[in-house]
Amino acid sequence: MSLDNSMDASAHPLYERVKSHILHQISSGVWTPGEKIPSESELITQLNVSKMTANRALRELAHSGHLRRVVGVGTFVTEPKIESDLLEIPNIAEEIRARGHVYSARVELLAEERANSRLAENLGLTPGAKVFHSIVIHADGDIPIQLEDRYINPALAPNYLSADFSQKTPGEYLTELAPAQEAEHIVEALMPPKPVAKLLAMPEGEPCLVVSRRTWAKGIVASGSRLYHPSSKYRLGGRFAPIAQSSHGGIS
Amino acid sequence: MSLDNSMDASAHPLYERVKSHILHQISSGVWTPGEKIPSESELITQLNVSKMTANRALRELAHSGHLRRVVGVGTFVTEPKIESDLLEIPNIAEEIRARGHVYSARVELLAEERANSRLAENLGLTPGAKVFHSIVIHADGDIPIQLEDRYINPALAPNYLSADFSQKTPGEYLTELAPAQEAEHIVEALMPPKPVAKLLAMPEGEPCLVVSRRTWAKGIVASGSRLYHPSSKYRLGGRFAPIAQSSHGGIS
DNA sequence: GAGTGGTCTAGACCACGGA
DNA sequence: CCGTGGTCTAGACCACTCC
Repeated sequence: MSLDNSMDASAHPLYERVKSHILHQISSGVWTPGEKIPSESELITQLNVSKMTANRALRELAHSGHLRRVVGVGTFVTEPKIESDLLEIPNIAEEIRARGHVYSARVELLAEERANSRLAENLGLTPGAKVFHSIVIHADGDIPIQLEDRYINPALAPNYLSADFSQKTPGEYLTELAPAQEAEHIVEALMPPKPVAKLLAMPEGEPCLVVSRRTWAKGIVASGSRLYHPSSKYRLGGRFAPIAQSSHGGIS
Repeated sequence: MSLDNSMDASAHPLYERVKSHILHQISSGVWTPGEKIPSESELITQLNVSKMTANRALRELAHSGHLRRVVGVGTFVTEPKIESDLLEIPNIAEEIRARGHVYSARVELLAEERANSRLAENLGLTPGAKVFHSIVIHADGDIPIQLEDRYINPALAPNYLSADFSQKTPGEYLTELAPAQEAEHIVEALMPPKPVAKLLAMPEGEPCLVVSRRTWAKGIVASGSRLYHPSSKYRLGGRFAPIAQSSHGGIS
């Protein structure tokens, strides 16, 4: 066997092609979660690479959470977990597709409204000002993962109401219009309001992980949204290095 | 020059000792942010290691954000970032005191235990290995804000059991022992187990915001902890600039 | 003991950037 | 041109697990 060089040939480093090969075997279902994959020495002969190259590919995939390695035993495909990176602004559609699952969206609401005083304050508008309001259910196959309740500043997305959110998420739509300069996140655990629980098909008594977010573009508030996730189906995660000399950033 | 083997000698891999050496040069101010550090070849002769070993140490420090490498130019110490606000889970004691309230702690448990298989996997130990276990309730006055359920790798904090956690938190204690190189956070919403709810004086049916954290020092897992917060009394928040070069990171 | 991952070396070639 | 980082190899030794 040899690695797919396609046409671009060795544009990518060899260890990256090894990683791609392994990820492809996983996403195409050849190697399933929990299963033991070929050992280093097997990959070395199968792919005709050196031990250091194979090892680097496997090590990096283990670090990124795709594989799990156990000395003296073998290398295994990790059980998939829906988990996003706290460092990045999460894109729920990408996350689901990255798991090799089918992303689907259902638009529950897409309308123009008038801002009440509380909303106006959040978005930096005056009470009674025109705002766009969307509610979209993001699902992994048939399983709802996120209810996105979003208000938009019309100044930054005048044609928002005529967008098609069945394939492109509101976040992706806005990303193309204006890159965000800044974002604010608040994360909390809440019992969902009844209508939210119903739309997310949640059993009685299950809490939600709620991310409230505001983004700024061109110096003004572009969008304020509230993302409800069933606690059993979603969690936030991040891995990062502490700041070097900071008074924080110890083991803590 | 040679690397600090201290007493534990080559218990740690060589590339980890190279990393520690570099981090120490930075934290002690020998190499300052923005400054160019010795090149690979210089480090190779100075520390008497092979190119691959030096390269791995430098590559991993670049990946973790401590260094920045530019081909044909050199390797530089990174300027401290501001964007990690959300990512530093705040020190609960500092946070309470910053509000002008009275911080208090109650140690519920401080003991040596044997790791079961799940815990051993999380900490990178073998099942049955010795671990330290602490449970501390952090309170704002009389109001419990956080239950900290923490397991420690004894290799990195041999005297953990004789520490006094009534004034100094376990996190602060560990921070002084060994600087963490990396941390992982997972945030989720959970209904608290009965004993946790009781210790936090939570009413029936209130969810918890749960932060699970692992930290790495010297290349091994230093500590794994689970922080339970009553949803009505705590939430995570932060404001930051999206990551520049990421393919993600828009308004979203 | 055989197989596994984990590390390490000595040397090699390459693409790039600056003088 | 030379120094930089980036990759790659062939082979080596080790600690570990499972039989």
